[in-house]
Amino acid sequence: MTLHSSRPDARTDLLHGTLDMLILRTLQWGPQHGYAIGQTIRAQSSDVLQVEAGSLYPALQRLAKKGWVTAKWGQTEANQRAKFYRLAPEGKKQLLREESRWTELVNAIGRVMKPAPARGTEE
Amino acid sequence: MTLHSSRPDARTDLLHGTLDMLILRTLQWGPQHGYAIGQTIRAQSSDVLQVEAGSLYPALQRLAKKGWVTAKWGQTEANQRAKFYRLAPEGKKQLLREESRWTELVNAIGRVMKPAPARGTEE
DNA sequence: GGTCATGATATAGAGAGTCTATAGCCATGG
DNA sequence: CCATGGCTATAGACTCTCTATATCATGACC
Repeated sequence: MTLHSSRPDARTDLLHGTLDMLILRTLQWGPQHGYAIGQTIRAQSSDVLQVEAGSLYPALQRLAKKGWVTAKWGQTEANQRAKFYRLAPEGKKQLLREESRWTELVNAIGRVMKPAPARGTEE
Repeated sequence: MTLHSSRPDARTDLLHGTLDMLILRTLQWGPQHGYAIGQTIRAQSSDVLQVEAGSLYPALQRLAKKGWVTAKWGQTEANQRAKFYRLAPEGKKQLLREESRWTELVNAIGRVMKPAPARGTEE
């Protein structure tokens, strides 16, 4: 997914695996079709996180294959066919796992990044 | 790198690119050889982050190739030869970029993960 | 009525970064 | 002298994302 930061040098392919967590979390709000999931993630992140279609759909199939979400064809409000995904019980558990893993990771990285250099601020 | 959490289901390959930032940050404390960098990251993260040798050395070569670190053979305290890495000026800039990118990312993900579900806490 | 933007899904192929596994060298201690 | 641990290195597999491309439907516009 793309990081749309202030500067345009934002490298792609930032996460690896975190997309799953984001999708699962988004589905916690209720069933949604793929395209809408991408929009939701983008909106919730204030346009910072933009999931490409080529990442999104494979990810959804991955999640379905693992039994974390279930899929069903339906109609959108605009009367177009779309595949609706629903968070499965197994997916709920997975989400909890990924959330704690993410927190743990952020904390660990924070510990490495944070400590003030011992010999002054420079170098 | 491996996340050594409480539970052992910790998936590998968690970051992708974040290792560079960690290495660069570690070198801010002063020049170190590869093996020691891995030890430092592990120690600073309270044993949570464990960088595998097969990730560490290719990463160091990558960073050297990009001019973010410079390498020089030397002797360890235990009198063994080792390659010492030093943070280059370009690497310092890169570190700043990666730090702000990381913060931005963590914040964006936080926004997606955080909001309380609108219709009750469940489902 | 045709065309175009947009919504919506999908796949192939490339690329990047990490992992596992393996290999080697050197130093020190038993 | 052999084992252990410090130290570096690479090949190959794997996973996830990306770019590019394709398809089909709907509604708007001319």
